[in-house]
Amino acid sequence: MELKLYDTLTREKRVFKPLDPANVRMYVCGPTVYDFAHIGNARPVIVFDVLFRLLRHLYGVDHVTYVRNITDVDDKINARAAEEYPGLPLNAAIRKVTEKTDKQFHEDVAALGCLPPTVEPRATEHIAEMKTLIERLVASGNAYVAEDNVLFSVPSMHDYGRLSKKPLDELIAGARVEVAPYKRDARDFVLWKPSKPGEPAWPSPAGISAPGRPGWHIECSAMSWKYLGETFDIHGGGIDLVFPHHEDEIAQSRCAFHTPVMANFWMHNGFLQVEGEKMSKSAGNFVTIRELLRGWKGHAWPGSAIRWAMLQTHYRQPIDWNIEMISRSANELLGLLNRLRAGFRAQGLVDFDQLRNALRDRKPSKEVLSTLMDDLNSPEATAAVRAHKSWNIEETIRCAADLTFLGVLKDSDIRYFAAFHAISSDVENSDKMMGLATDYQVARANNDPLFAASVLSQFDNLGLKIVEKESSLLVISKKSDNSNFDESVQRLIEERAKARVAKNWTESDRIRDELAKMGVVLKDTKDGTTWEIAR
RNA sequence: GGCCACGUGGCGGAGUGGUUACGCAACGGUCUGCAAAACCGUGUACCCCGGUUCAAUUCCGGGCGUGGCCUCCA
Repeated sequence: MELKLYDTLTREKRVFKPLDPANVRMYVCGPTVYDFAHIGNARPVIVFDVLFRLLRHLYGVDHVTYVRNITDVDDKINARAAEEYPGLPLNAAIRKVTEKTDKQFHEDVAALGCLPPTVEPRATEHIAEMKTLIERLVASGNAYVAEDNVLFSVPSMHDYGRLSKKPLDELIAGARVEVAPYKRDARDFVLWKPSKPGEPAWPSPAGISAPGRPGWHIECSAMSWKYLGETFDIHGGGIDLVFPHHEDEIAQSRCAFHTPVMANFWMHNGFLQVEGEKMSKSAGNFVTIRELLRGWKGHAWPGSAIRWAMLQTHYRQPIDWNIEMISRSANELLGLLNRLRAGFRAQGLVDFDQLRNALRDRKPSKEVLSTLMDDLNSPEATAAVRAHKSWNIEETIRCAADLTFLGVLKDSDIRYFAAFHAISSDVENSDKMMGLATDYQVARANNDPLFAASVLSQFDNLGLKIVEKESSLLVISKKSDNSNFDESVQRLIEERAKARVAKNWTESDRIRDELAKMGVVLKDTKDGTTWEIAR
């Protein structure tokens, strides 16, 4: 079975052969850190995390290098820094903004089940490499200095435009860019530009005396070079980066190194819209990962459900993100997890650690693998996860192992996502309490201690507490209440059983309703009544 | 205007030149005092018009529609 990947450059699916199987190398354009990452940013992170996991499986964990950069020099960062920390010198303010945003980003994508890349280089720490590239390009005649800028000369590269399939001469026709007068050609792009007073600045290359800062595209050429070499295996990113960003990266790297290709495979994920429109703050449909994790449209959503939802669509297809998509996925995943738990329970495995041990070191099924080998066909992979003849223990473990391989199930999800929550009968306003309990459950599933703490303090203000019991049960009760929840549920069930024997249906239904208010759902089976917590 | 995607059942969404995707929802059945849960089952989908073919949702051409890029953008 061979891995096939679609290459944007050649517009075909090809068999993937790494340059060096002992070190498979992938570069993905990461975020610009000035604000919370949005759900569109999450897509490439998830898509290439799936690929990263697949490559690690195929070539070995220690034989894959995944580089995802962090852009920390940018006009938007500068603007945000000045706005948020007006009292600080700009550079200090910028550091505050980038550090904070960087941390948020890592928390968010961890909740989405993404592994950390091998290297996460920051642009500002690779200025030297950028300057080296710029010097080379100037020396080779592919770049020139004009009014303290260094510009890449697009006409100096005869096959510029191949990735985006843009004929060179048509590039100008549609251009709406205001052309700087010092450009030799309207298509030339900036490698280095002078810094304005107060902006981050470094000594300039190419004999320019004024301090300056790098253009956007040169970062990725420099950092991929440093960590992956002049030519590497896979370069990924969102489809909107094809032009001009990736086109310009190719131009820079190939001309600097005189290589025929920069990366052997160019992979691009499709665009994500929200409720049928391009996401933008002005359209009012802007949704951040953080919002989803802490409360979007009235619910906090588990990161695993967000990931599961994304995997339903092939990475090259567009996604229209909306409430149905996420709620449907959360619902299905909850069902799957409940079945997993039931499957384990049927084997007498009720404890979380037992469950985790059963999953440890399990390989993904070959059905799931083979779907992913076909250009990451994750929708087929999700179908393979669901395929089972029965929920026997073997199928159950396979399903859980596949979900784990896909990055959907984390330890915290297994422990909390399908956690049941229930409330003592003397707690009022049970609907609101159930909502809060769900928030707490999601906070724990997402490994979000801050959010969990904020929910706890809300309970505290209401004179309530939440008790985590074994077998994934969260019980809300009054702080003063020391009674045993399980016992009181059991007592009510027994009372109901008596009423049923007496065919007193009114009384038995009343008790059932009372339990329902507590979040307890009864299941009458041949072997007697069991109970579960309502979803 | 140029370049590029996409258009599948109620919804989401794979795939295929002739055979069940899958999930959610819905409906029917088994079970049940009634439910719930569980299990079993049901739906005769492929934008329009031509062409190629024994056969097209699947290939080709045209049309219509939606979206992306051409400007910072995942």
